[in-house]
Amino acid sequence: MPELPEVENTIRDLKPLLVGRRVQEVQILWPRLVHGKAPEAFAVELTGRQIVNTDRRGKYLLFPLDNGRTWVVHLRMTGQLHVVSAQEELERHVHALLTLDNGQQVRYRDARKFGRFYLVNGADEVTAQLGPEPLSETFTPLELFFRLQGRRNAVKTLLLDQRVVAGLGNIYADEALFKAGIDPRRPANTLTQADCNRLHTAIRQTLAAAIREGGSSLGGSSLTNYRRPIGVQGRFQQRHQVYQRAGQPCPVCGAAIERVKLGQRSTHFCPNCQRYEPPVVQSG
DNA sequence: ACCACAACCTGGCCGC
DNA sequence: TGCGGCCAGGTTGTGG
Repeated sequence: MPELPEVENTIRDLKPLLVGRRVQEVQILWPRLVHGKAPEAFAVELTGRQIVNTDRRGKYLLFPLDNGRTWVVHLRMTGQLHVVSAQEELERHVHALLTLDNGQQVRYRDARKFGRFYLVNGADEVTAQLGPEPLSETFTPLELFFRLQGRRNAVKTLLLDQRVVAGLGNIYADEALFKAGIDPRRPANTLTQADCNRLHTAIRQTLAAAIREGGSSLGGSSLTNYRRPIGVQGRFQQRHQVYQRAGQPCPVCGAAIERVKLGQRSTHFCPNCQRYEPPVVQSG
Protein backbone atom coordinates (compact mmCIF):
# COMPACT_ATOMS: atom_id res chain seq x y z
CA MET A 1 0.00 0.00 0.00
CA PRO A 2 2.21 2.85 1.04
CA GLU A 3 4.88 3.93 -1.40
CA LEU A 4 7.09 6.99 -1.10
CA PRO A 5 4.32 9.61 -1.46
CA GLU A 6 2.13 7.93 1.16
CA VAL A 7 5.05 7.53 3.58
CA GLU A 8 6.07 11.15 3.01
CA ASN A 9 2.56 12.39 3.81
CA THR A 10 2.47 10.13 6.86
CA ILE A 11 5.72 11.48 8.24
CA ARG A 12 4.71 15.10 7.56
CA ASP A 13 1.46 14.59 9.45
CA LEU A 14 3.23 12.90 12.37
CA LYS A 15 5.95 15.52 12.81
CA PRO A 16 3.95 18.13 14.76
CA LEU A 17 2.22 15.41 16.77
CA LEU A 18 5.34 13.51 17.83
CA VAL A 19 8.43 15.73 17.90
CA GLY A 20 9.26 16.72 21.48
CA ARG A 21 6.88 14.15 22.97
CA ARG A 22 8.03 11.56 25.48
CA VAL A 23 6.90 7.92 25.31
CA GLN A 24 5.32 6.90 28.60
CA GLU A 25 4.23 3.37 27.83
CA VAL A 26 4.77 0.84 25.04
CA GLN A 27 2.50 -2.12 24.37
CA ILE A 28 3.31 -4.63 21.64
CA LEU A 29 0.25 -6.78 20.97
CA TRP A 30 1.74 -8.79 18.08
CA PRO A 31 5.25 -9.93 19.04
CA ARG A 32 6.55 -10.49 15.49
CA LEU A 33 5.98 -6.83 14.70
CA VAL A 34 9.35 -6.15 16.34
CA HIS A 35 12.33 -7.11 14.24
CA GLY A 36 15.50 -8.60 15.71
CA LYS A 37 14.71 -8.48 19.41
CA ALA A 38 12.18 -9.52 22.01
CA PRO A 39 9.13 -7.22 22.10
CA GLU A 40 9.65 -6.82 25.87
CA ALA A 41 13.16 -5.48 25.32
CA PHE A 42 11.88 -3.14 22.61
CA ALA A 43 9.20 -1.82 24.96
CA VAL A 44 11.61 -1.31 27.85
CA GLU A 45 14.10 0.56 25.68
CA LEU A 46 11.56 2.87 24.06
CA THR A 47 9.75 3.68 27.30
CA GLY A 48 10.75 7.06 28.73
CA ARG A 49 12.48 8.21 25.54
CA GLN A 50 11.76 11.50 23.83
CA ILE A 51 11.16 11.62 20.07
CA VAL A 52 13.48 14.37 18.84
CA ASN A 53 12.73 14.36 15.11
CA THR A 54 10.94 12.61 12.24
CA ASP A 55 12.37 11.63 8.87
CA ARG A 56 11.90 9.32 5.90
CA ARG A 57 14.25 7.17 3.83
CA GLY A 58 12.63 5.32 0.93
CA LYS A 59 9.52 3.75 2.44
CA TYR A 60 10.94 3.72 5.98
CA LEU A 61 9.70 6.11 8.67
CA LEU A 62 12.49 7.25 11.03
CA PHE A 63 12.08 8.55 14.58
CA PRO A 64 15.38 9.59 16.18
CA LEU A 65 15.28 9.42 20.00
CA ASP A 66 16.99 11.43 22.73
CA ASN A 67 19.36 8.56 23.56
CA GLY A 68 20.86 8.52 20.09
CA ARG A 69 18.93 5.46 18.97
CA THR A 70 16.28 5.47 16.23
CA TRP A 71 12.84 3.89 16.12
CA VAL A 72 12.21 2.76 12.52
CA VAL A 73 8.86 1.70 11.03
CA HIS A 74 8.07 0.03 7.71
CA LEU A 75 4.35 -0.12 6.85
CA ARG A 76 4.69 -2.74 4.08
CA MET A 77 1.28 -3.38 2.49
CA THR A 78 -1.39 -2.35 4.97
CA GLY A 79 0.33 -0.68 7.92
CA GLN A 80 -1.09 2.60 9.26
CA LEU A 81 0.10 4.90 12.04
CA HIS A 82 -2.36 7.22 13.66
CA VAL A 83 -2.51 9.36 16.78
CA VAL A 84 -5.62 9.49 18.94
CA SER A 85 -6.57 10.03 22.56
CA ALA A 86 -5.51 7.06 24.70
CA GLN A 87 -9.15 6.89 25.84
CA GLU A 88 -10.43 5.99 22.37
CA GLU A 89 -11.74 2.48 21.89
CA LEU A 90 -9.22 0.13 20.26
CA GLU A 91 -9.76 -0.41 16.56
CA ARG A 92 -9.48 -3.81 14.88
CA HIS A 93 -5.97 -4.99 13.90
CA VAL A 94 -4.07 -2.63 16.20
CA HIS A 95 -0.76 -4.32 17.04
CA ALA A 96 1.15 -1.66 18.98
CA LEU A 97 0.35 1.24 21.30
CA LEU A 98 2.72 4.04 22.30
CA THR A 99 1.20 6.24 24.98
CA LEU A 100 2.65 9.76 24.94
CA ASP A 101 3.16 12.30 27.73
CA ASN A 102 0.18 14.40 26.56
CA GLY A 103 -2.50 11.71 26.79
CA GLN A 104 -2.32 10.90 23.11
CA GLN A 105 -1.52 7.47 21.77
CA VAL A 106 0.32 6.39 18.64
CA ARG A 107 -1.43 3.31 17.29
CA TYR A 108 -0.04 0.90 14.71
CA ARG A 109 -2.75 -0.85 12.72
CA ASP A 110 -2.02 -3.50 10.10
CA ALA A 111 -4.58 -6.00 8.77
CA ARG A 112 -1.95 -8.18 7.08
CA LYS A 113 0.74 -7.97 9.78
CA PHE A 114 3.55 -7.46 7.23
CA GLY A 115 4.87 -4.21 8.74
CA ARG A 116 7.89 -4.09 11.06
CA PHE A 117 9.33 -2.00 13.90
CA TYR A 118 13.10 -1.65 14.44
CA LEU A 119 15.17 -0.04 17.17
CA VAL A 120 18.71 0.67 15.98
CA ASN A 121 21.76 2.82 16.66
CA GLY A 122 21.49 4.53 13.29
CA ALA A 123 18.86 4.37 10.55
CA ASP A 124 21.46 3.08 8.10
CA GLU A 125 21.48 -0.25 9.96
CA VAL A 126 18.13 -0.74 8.23
CA THR A 127 18.43 1.46 5.14
CA ALA A 128 22.03 0.83 4.05
CA GLN A 129 21.04 -1.20 1.00
CA LEU A 130 18.66 1.40 -0.40
CA GLY A 131 19.35 3.19 -3.66
CA PRO A 132 19.22 6.98 -4.02
CA GLU A 133 16.28 9.10 -2.88
CA PRO A 134 14.48 9.82 -6.17
CA LEU A 135 13.73 13.45 -5.26
CA SER A 136 17.26 14.25 -4.08
CA GLU A 137 20.22 15.71 -5.97
CA THR A 138 22.05 12.39 -5.78
CA PHE A 139 19.51 10.82 -8.13
CA THR A 140 20.52 11.83 -11.66
CA PRO A 141 19.61 10.46 -15.10
CA LEU A 142 23.15 9.12 -15.48
CA GLU A 143 22.95 7.44 -12.07
CA LEU A 144 19.75 5.70 -13.18
CA PHE A 145 21.36 4.67 -16.47
CA PHE A 146 24.37 3.13 -14.69
CA ARG A 147 22.19 1.25 -12.24
CA LEU A 148 20.26 -0.39 -15.08
CA GLN A 149 23.41 -1.39 -16.95
CA GLY A 150 23.98 -5.13 -17.37
CA ARG A 151 20.54 -5.99 -16.03
CA ARG A 152 18.38 -8.15 -18.28
CA ASN A 153 15.29 -8.00 -16.08
CA ALA A 154 12.26 -6.02 -17.16
CA VAL A 155 12.77 -2.35 -16.33
CA LYS A 156 9.54 -2.36 -14.27
CA THR A 157 10.88 -5.14 -12.06
CA LEU A 158 14.08 -3.18 -11.42
CA LEU A 159 12.18 0.00 -10.55
CA LEU A 160 10.58 -2.04 -7.75
CA ASP A 161 14.03 -3.09 -6.49
CA GLN A 162 14.72 -0.65 -3.63
CA ARG A 163 18.49 -0.99 -4.21
CA VAL A 164 18.11 0.63 -7.64
CA VAL A 165 16.06 3.59 -6.46
CA ALA A 166 14.28 3.92 -3.11
CA GLY A 167 10.57 4.48 -2.72
CA LEU A 168 8.85 3.35 -5.92
CA GLY A 169 6.18 0.67 -5.64
CA ASN A 170 3.72 -0.91 -8.03
CA ILE A 171 1.55 2.17 -8.60
CA TYR A 172 4.25 4.74 -9.23
CA ALA A 173 6.49 2.40 -11.24
CA ASP A 174 3.63 1.83 -13.70
CA GLU A 175 2.67 5.51 -13.76
CA ALA A 176 6.25 6.72 -14.29
CA LEU A 177 6.87 4.26 -17.13
CA PHE A 178 3.68 5.43 -18.82
CA LYS A 179 4.69 9.06 -18.48
CA ALA A 180 8.10 8.23 -19.95
CA GLY A 181 6.57 6.20 -22.81
CA ILE A 182 8.62 3.11 -21.95
CA ASP A 183 7.35 -0.48 -22.21
CA PRO A 184 7.56 -1.95 -18.68
CA ARG A 185 8.62 -5.33 -20.13
CA ARG A 186 11.72 -3.94 -21.79
CA PRO A 187 15.00 -5.46 -20.62
CA ALA A 188 16.61 -2.76 -18.50
CA ASN A 189 19.89 -2.91 -20.41
CA THR A 190 18.13 -1.82 -23.61
CA LEU A 191 17.31 1.62 -22.20
CA THR A 192 19.37 4.37 -23.78
CA GLN A 193 20.61 7.44 -21.92
CA ALA A 194 17.79 9.37 -23.60
CA ASP A 195 15.29 6.83 -22.25
CA CYS A 196 16.79 7.23 -18.78
CA ASN A 197 16.52 11.01 -19.03
CA ARG A 198 12.80 10.72 -19.72
CA LEU A 199 12.31 8.06 -17.06
CA HIS A 200 14.18 10.12 -14.48
CA THR A 201 11.98 13.15 -15.16
CA ALA A 202 8.82 11.00 -15.14
CA ILE A 203 9.70 9.39 -11.79
CA ARG A 204 10.28 12.77 -10.16
CA GLN A 205 7.18 14.41 -11.60
CA THR A 206 4.97 11.45 -10.73
CA LEU A 207 6.19 11.26 -7.13
CA ALA A 208 6.05 15.03 -6.60
CA ALA A 209 2.48 15.22 -7.92
CA ALA A 210 1.42 12.27 -5.78
CA ILE A 211 2.90 13.88 -2.65
CA ARG A 212 1.02 17.10 -3.42
CA GLU A 213 -2.23 15.15 -3.80
CA GLY A 214 -1.79 13.35 -0.48
CA GLY A 215 -0.86 9.97 -2.00
CA SER A 216 -3.13 7.28 -3.47
CA SER A 217 -6.04 5.59 -1.68
CA LEU A 218 -7.54 2.61 -3.48
CA GLY A 219 -10.34 0.20 -2.66
CA GLY A 220 -13.17 0.75 -0.26
CA SER A 221 -12.08 -0.74 3.04
CA SER A 222 -10.41 1.42 5.64
CA LEU A 223 -8.71 -1.75 6.86
CA THR A 224 -6.50 -2.07 3.84
CA ASN A 225 -6.76 1.34 2.27
CA TYR A 226 -4.24 4.11 2.81
CA ARG A 227 -5.30 6.75 5.34
CA ARG A 228 -3.14 9.53 6.63
CA PRO A 229 -2.57 9.75 10.40
CA ILE A 230 -5.06 12.61 10.45
CA GLY A 231 -7.69 10.26 9.00
CA VAL A 232 -8.05 11.61 5.47
CA GLN A 233 -7.51 9.67 2.24
CA GLY A 234 -5.24 10.60 -0.65
CA ARG A 235 -6.49 12.00 -3.94
CA PHE A 236 -3.83 10.90 -6.43
CA GLN A 237 -5.81 7.78 -7.42
CA GLN A 238 -7.96 10.20 -9.46
CA ARG A 239 -4.85 10.99 -11.50
CA HIS A 240 -3.80 7.42 -12.27
CA GLN A 241 -3.31 7.04 -16.02
CA VAL A 242 -2.78 3.27 -16.22
CA TYR A 243 -2.68 1.72 -12.74
CA GLN A 244 -5.74 -0.52 -12.20
CA ARG A 245 -7.23 0.76 -15.47
CA ALA A 246 -6.96 -2.43 -17.55
CA GLY A 247 -9.44 -2.40 -20.44
CA GLN A 248 -10.12 1.30 -20.10
CA PRO A 249 -8.98 3.78 -22.75
CA CYS A 250 -5.53 5.31 -22.55
CA PRO A 251 -5.97 9.00 -21.61
CA VAL A 252 -3.53 9.99 -24.35
CA CYS A 253 -4.40 7.81 -27.38
CA GLY A 254 -7.56 5.92 -26.43
CA ALA A 255 -6.08 2.42 -26.87
CA ALA A 256 -7.19 -0.15 -24.26
CA ILE A 257 -4.85 -0.32 -21.27
CA GLU A 258 -3.33 -3.79 -20.87
CA ARG A 259 -2.46 -5.75 -17.77
CA VAL A 260 0.34 -8.35 -17.57
CA LYS A 261 2.34 -10.03 -14.80
CA LEU A 262 5.98 -9.05 -14.31
CA GLY A 263 7.94 -10.47 -11.44
CA GLN A 264 4.73 -11.62 -9.72
CA ARG A 265 3.25 -8.12 -9.86
CA SER A 266 0.36 -6.78 -11.92
CA THR A 267 1.64 -4.33 -14.50
CA HIS A 268 -0.46 -1.82 -16.42
CA PHE A 269 0.55 -0.04 -19.62
CA CYS A 270 -0.64 1.41 -22.92
CA PRO A 271 0.38 -0.89 -25.79
CA ASN A 272 0.42 2.09 -28.14
CA CYS A 273 2.16 4.81 -26.11
CA GLN A 274 4.71 2.46 -24.54
CA ARG A 275 6.14 0.68 -27.57
CA TYR A 276 9.55 -0.85 -27.91
CA GLU A 277 11.05 -1.89 -31.24
CA PRO A 278 14.07 -4.09 -30.57
CA PRO A 279 16.98 -3.17 -32.82
CA VAL A 280 17.34 -5.44 -35.84
CA VAL A 281 20.38 -7.65 -35.41
CA GLN A 282 22.33 -8.46 -38.56
CA SER A 283 22.99 -12.15 -38.92
CA GLY A 284 25.44 -14.17 -41.03
C1' DA B 1 25.77 -11.51 -9.30
C1' DC B 2 21.49 -12.25 -11.12
C1' DC B 3 16.99 -14.14 -11.38
C1' DA B 4 12.54 -16.75 -10.25
C1' DC B 5 9.46 -17.78 -6.91
C1' DA B 6 7.46 -19.14 -2.34
C1' DA B 7 6.47 -17.17 1.91
C1' DC B 8 4.71 -13.93 5.24
C1' DC B 9 -0.91 -12.54 6.56
C1' DT B 10 -5.80 -11.05 6.22
C1' DG B 11 -9.73 -9.28 3.83
C1' DG B 12 -12.54 -8.36 -0.19
C1' DC B 13 -14.63 -9.63 -4.30
C1' DC B 14 -16.35 -12.62 -7.94
C1' DG B 15 -18.38 -16.75 -9.70
C1' DC B 16 -20.76 -21.00 -8.81
C1' DT C 1 -25.32 -18.10 2.40
C1' DG C 2 -21.18 -20.71 1.67
C1' DC C 3 -16.93 -21.94 -0.46
C1' DG C 4 -13.09 -21.88 -3.52
C1' DG C 5 -10.10 -19.08 -6.07
C1' DC C 6 -8.02 -14.95 -7.06
C1' DC C 7 -6.68 -10.31 -6.06
C1' DA C 8 -4.01 -6.72 -3.12
C1' DG C 9 0.01 -0.56 -2.65
C1' DG C 10 6.09 -4.89 -0.03
C1' DT C 11 9.97 -7.38 1.25
C1' DT C 12 12.74 -11.52 2.50
C1' DG C 13 14.65 -16.03 2.07
C1' DT C 14 15.89 -19.95 -0.76
C1' DG C 15 17.60 -22.25 -4.52
C1' DG C 16 19.25 -22.56 -9.32
